[in-house]
Order: sequence, then structure tokens, then C-alpha cells
Amino acid sequence: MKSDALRGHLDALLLATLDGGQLHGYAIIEALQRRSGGALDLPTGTVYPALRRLETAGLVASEWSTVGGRQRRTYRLTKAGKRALDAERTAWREFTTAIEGVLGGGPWPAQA
Amino acid sequence: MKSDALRGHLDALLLATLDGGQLHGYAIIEALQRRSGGALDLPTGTVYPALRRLETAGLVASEWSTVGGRQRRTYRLTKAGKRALDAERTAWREFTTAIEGVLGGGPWPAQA
DNA sequence: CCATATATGTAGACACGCTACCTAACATCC
DNA sequence: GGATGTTAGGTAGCGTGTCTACATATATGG
Repeated sequence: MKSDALRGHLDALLLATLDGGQLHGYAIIEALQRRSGGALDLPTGTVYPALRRLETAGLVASEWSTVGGRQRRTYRLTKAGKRALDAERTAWREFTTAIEGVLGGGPWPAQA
Repeated sequence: MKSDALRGHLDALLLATLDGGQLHGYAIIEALQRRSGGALDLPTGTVYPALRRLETAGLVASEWSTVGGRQRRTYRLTKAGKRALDAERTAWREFTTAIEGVLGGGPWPAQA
């Protein structure tokens, strides 16, 4: 998958991943791989800054914990984040509807 | 619709629009509006450079003509463009499958 | 005459995902 | 003891594609 395709949809992916419960960054990356059937393999340089952006925007909140001597920052959706997720899902449907209206299933008549 | 969402999908839209027959730039913008149900209203500063990029890549070809005293540059798909369109449609299906696997229809079990 | 629609185009800004790199603890194998 | 791999978090800076804003020109309608 070409990387630009994801532009503007990453926030929706991260919020949706946290919808099932809190996760730490590394686990989010693994969850995205699993749920996408291996199609999404996001680098940490993409995910960590995006999570900080979402936290600054108030859509997720995080807490530090230590598990087996390793530091973990666990993220969870805020209420605003849940609302944002709903909006993202709606936007996604509108987006795909618009694109598929153009992509169609094959050739179109020139001036329908 | 947020503008970044389109990133990486514009080429597919333009190629698909030309799949029904040759069109000039302005008509392509109108066709995109029509086919997307009004959701897509691309500025000329987006479409014209993109068409030149596609022409440089050999996916479309263009010819000048004059209609009613106005200059028109009419674009059509090349064979490479048709192949590229097929590839774009396949990529689109893979993309939406991946995203929808993550977005799902609602909450997921934490560790399926 | 002026506004609007038709039609094409360029220059520069900006957002954001990616590459590349760094740190650190623990586990395993030899 | 050390090499390697996995888990875990992070930053700096780049690339690039879309957008904003602007420029040009003809035809039409008021």
C-alpha cells in the first residue's frame, strides 16, 4: 500500500484501536497489524507522534506504568475521543461513498 | 471532507473519470462533482498539476483544441493509464478492506 | 461596463506520515 | 560474557502532494 493513502485516516485508526480498551503504543501497532490482516505495519515514528497529537487534542489520555522493568505509556479514549471516533466513522463512510461514486465498477457513459 | 483524506487517491479519481471517454480539465472537475454526489469539489490548483503529473508519467495524453474561442486541453487515458486504473481500483479495495478491518462496526474484544 | 461562467495555469505554503536514528531492559543461545 | 532479538518508547528532519491565492483570457447576461 502506498504510504500517502493513509493521510487523514490515521487518527480514525488509532481511535478505533483504543475503542476496545486501553492499550500502550507498541500494542496499538500490533493490534493494527492484526485487525488489518497484516496490511498495516505502521512505524513507531508514525504512531508515537500521532498519539501525542491526539493527546494534545484531548481525544486520548495516557498513564505511565512499569511492567517487567519496562516503562509503558498506556492510552485510553476520552469522551471527546469517543465522539471524535463516531465522527471519523461517519466521515469514512462519506469518503468511501464519494470515491466509489467516481471509481464506479467500470467505464461510465460520457455524459450520463 | 478534510482535504488530507484525498492524499494518494487523486490519481485513481482522475484516471477513473477519464475511463468513460476523453474530457478537458474543467469538465473533469465537474464530472468529479457530479459522480461524487457533490462531495468532491477540487480546486483547479489541485487538478491541473495532477493532470500534468499523470501526463509526464505516461498515464494520460492530451491535445489542444479551440471551442468557442476558448482553448481546451483534452485528456484521454493511455494504455498504461488503463492498466494503472486497474491497479488503482485493486489498491482501493485493499485499502478499504484494511481500514474497515480496524474501524469495524463498533468495539472489539480487547484481545480477540 | 461589470459580474459570472468557462477555461487554463503557476508559485508557494503547509500538514503529516515516513525514514533514520537513539535509548533501554530483558530473554535466549552459544 | 557477548551477540542477537524482542519489547518499549522516543525525536529530528525530509518529502511530497494537496491547497490557497493569484494571474490570464474569452463569452454571456444584466
